[in-house]
Amino acid sequence: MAMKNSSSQSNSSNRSRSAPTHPVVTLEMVARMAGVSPSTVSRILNGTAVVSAIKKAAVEAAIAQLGFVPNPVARGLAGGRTFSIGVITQAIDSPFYGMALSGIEHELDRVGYSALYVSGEWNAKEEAKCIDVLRSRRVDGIIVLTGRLTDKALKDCAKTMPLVVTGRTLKAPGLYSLNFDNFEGGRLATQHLIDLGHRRIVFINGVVHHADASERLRGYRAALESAGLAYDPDLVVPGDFREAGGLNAVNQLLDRQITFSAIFAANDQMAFGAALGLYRHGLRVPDDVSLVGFDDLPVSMYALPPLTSVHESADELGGLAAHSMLQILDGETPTGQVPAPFLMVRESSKRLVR
Amino acid sequence: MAMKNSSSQSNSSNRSRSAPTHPVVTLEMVARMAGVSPSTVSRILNGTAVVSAIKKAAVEAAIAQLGFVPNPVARGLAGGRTFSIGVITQAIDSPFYGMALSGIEHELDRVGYSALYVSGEWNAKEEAKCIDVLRSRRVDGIIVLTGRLTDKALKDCAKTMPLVVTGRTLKAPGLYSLNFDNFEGGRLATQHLIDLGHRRIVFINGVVHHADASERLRGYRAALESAGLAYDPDLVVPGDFREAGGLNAVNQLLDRQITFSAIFAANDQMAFGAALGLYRHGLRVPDDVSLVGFDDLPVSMYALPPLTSVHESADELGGLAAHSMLQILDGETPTGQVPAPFLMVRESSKRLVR
DNA sequence: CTGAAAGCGCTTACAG
DNA sequence: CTGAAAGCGCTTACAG
Repeated sequence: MAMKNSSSQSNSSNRSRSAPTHPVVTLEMVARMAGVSPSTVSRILNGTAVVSAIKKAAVEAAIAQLGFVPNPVARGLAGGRTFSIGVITQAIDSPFYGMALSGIEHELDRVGYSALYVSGEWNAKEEAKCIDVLRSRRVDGIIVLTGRLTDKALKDCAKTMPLVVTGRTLKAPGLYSLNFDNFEGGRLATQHLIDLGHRRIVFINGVVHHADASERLRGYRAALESAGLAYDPDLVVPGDFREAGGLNAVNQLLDRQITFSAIFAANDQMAFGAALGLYRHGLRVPDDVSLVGFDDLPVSMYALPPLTSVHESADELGGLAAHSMLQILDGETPTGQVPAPFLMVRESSKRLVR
Repeated sequence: MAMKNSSSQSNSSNRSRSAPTHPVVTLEMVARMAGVSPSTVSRILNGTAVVSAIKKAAVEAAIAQLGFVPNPVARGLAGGRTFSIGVITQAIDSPFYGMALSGIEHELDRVGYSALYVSGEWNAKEEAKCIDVLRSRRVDGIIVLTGRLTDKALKDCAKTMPLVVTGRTLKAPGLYSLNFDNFEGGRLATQHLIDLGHRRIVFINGVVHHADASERLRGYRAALESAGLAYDPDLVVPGDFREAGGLNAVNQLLDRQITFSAIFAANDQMAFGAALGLYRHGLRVPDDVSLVGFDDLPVSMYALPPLTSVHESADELGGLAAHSMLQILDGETPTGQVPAPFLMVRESSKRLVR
C-alpha cells in the first residue's frame, strides 16, 4: 500500500543536490484529500476563520494521515510571517548569553517558532549589521540582549518590527524593554563587602559604555556613598567582561601598588580572572582578599572557593523576553518583569580582620 | 531628492503589525531601473549564466543605488535554497558547544548563510525531532555536533540533504564526518598521569553511550594496558559531562573509600566539579590528587589551579564543519581534517610522591 | 462558512 | 546572451 517515507529508497540516479527529492506533502494535497479548498485548509491551520466542524475534522484527518507540515518558507512569502524571531546576542559562546539563548529557545520551541541568533561582538556597528541581516531574513521580531545600540536606533527599528530589548528601560511603540536591576545588584554586592568591614573595595568594570557595566558601577558608588566612604578612582579599573580582563585588572592594581582588601567584579568571568591574578601573587581568597562577582553563573558555585555573586537568572530573562515577544505578536501587551537581584553569598567573601 | 530610509517617518497611522510597512526593494525594481528583465538580474545575482558586461554594470549600479538585498524567503521558495544551515547541538548553553557554534557562525557569516541552532538535549529522540524541525524549515544542510543518533539514522538523513557530522567516522553519500581523535586524547591524558607515577587513576565518564565519552574511556584503558596496569572497574565512575557529575563522582568515590591519586575527567566541566568535591573533603589539587580534564575550555586556564587538559579546539571544529558543508553545497568534496589532540599541561597534575 | 483567484519575490526551464 | 512565462507553497482580500 502506502510506502513509508524513509524506506522508499528508490534506485533512481539522483545525484543532483539542488533538487531535494524528499517526498514533500503540500497543503494542496491535504485539501484534495479532505475534499475542500486550499483556502479552507489554510484557515484551519491559522485559526483565521470559523470553519464547520465536519470540514475541520476531515482536514485534520488528512493532515494526520499525510503527515503534513506547513512550509514556513512559503508561509513567510505569502503571509509575511516567518514564525522566526531574531536574537541579537553579544557572543553566542558567552556563558551568560548562552543561558539566555537557551531560555529563549525553550520558550519559542513550544509554539513552533525558531530563533535566529546573531552575535554583535560587543559593538554597536556589528549589532546594526545584525539588524540588517535579521530584517533581510524576514524575522517576525527581534530580541536584543543588551548591547550598545543607541536608544534612538532601537526606537527606529521598533517602527518597522516588534522589538524586545533587555538591559535598559525604554518606552516606545512596538518595543518592550526588560531591565534587570543592575544598579541594585551593584549596590547589593558592594554593601555586602562594606558590611563585612571592607573599606578599600576595587571595582572591575565591564565593557566601556555597556549599560550593564555602568549601572553596576553606579550601584557601587551609591553603596560607598551611603556608607560615607569616599570614591577613589584608583580603585576602579577597566575590564572587558572576560576572564582576561579580570586578570589584567589585578595585575595592574598590584603593579601600581594599590592597596585593597576586596574586589567586586562586574561579572563572574572577570572574577575568575581576578582570582587567578591573586593566586599568582600569592594572595588567597577570601583570607587576603574578598571577591564578589555578578551573574551567578552555574559554574560559579564550582569555583574555588565557591564565588559570592549577584544572582541574575539569564535563562529566565531569555524566556521572559521570548514570551513577551510572543505576546506582542499576538497583539497583547507584555507585562512580565525581571525578578529582583539578590546576593548569593558563598565562600569567596569574608569579614575583614586586621 | 531621494529620501533616506530611516528618516522617512511618515505620519500615517499604521498600527497594524501584520503588514510591516518597511520600504522594501524587490528584484523587479532593480530590473526596471537597469532596463533588463528580472531573469537577468537573478542570473547576475546567482552567477548562473554569462551576462554581457554592460547589463551587468547597469544591474550592479541599480542594486547599489536601491540598496537591494535579495529576499531569502522568496529565494527559498523559488529556488529550493534557503541559504541557511541547521545545526544540531546538545545544549546551546554548553561552553564547549557554544564555542563550536561560534566557529560555525563566523564561517557561515562570511558567505551570507545563516545558522539555525537547535538543541538535542543529550538524547537521540530530541535530536530526531531537531532534524524534523530543520527539514521543515528547509535548511540547505545540517551539521550534527556529535549527538547520539544512530549511524543509520544519519545515513538515511543524508539521502535527502547534505550532512556534516562531528564526533564519529562515517562514510556515506552526501555525508562528511569530522572526527576528533577522542581515543588518542584519552590515551594522552592517562599516559601523562602514568608518566607522573600515578597508578590508581580514576576515570569520570561522560554521558552514557555518548561516542565521545566511550572513546575517551577506550583511550584510558589502552594507556593502562600498555603500561601493564590492571583495569579496575571501581575506578571508573559515571558522569554526565556537567559539573554536578564530577562532584557526585568524587563524593561517591570517597564514600566508597576507594583510594586513588589521580583523576581523569572526560571533560573539563566535570573536572571542575571534581575539584570542588576534593576541596570539600580537604584534598588539595595537585598535592593530594592530580586532575586532568578534556576539552581545554578557555576558562580552564583560569581554574585554580589552572587545569591540565586535552586540547580540543571547538571553534576550529565548528569552523571546519561549516566550511565542509559549504564545500558540499558547492559540489566539492571536503577534505578538512580535525587537528590532532595534544595535552595542555598546567598545574593541576603533578608527580606522585610517596 | 467557503472557493476561485491573485499575489508574495524570487528562480528556472523554455524559447529565441 | 536574454525575456516571457510558469511555478515554488502558501495566504488573503474578494465574492458569494
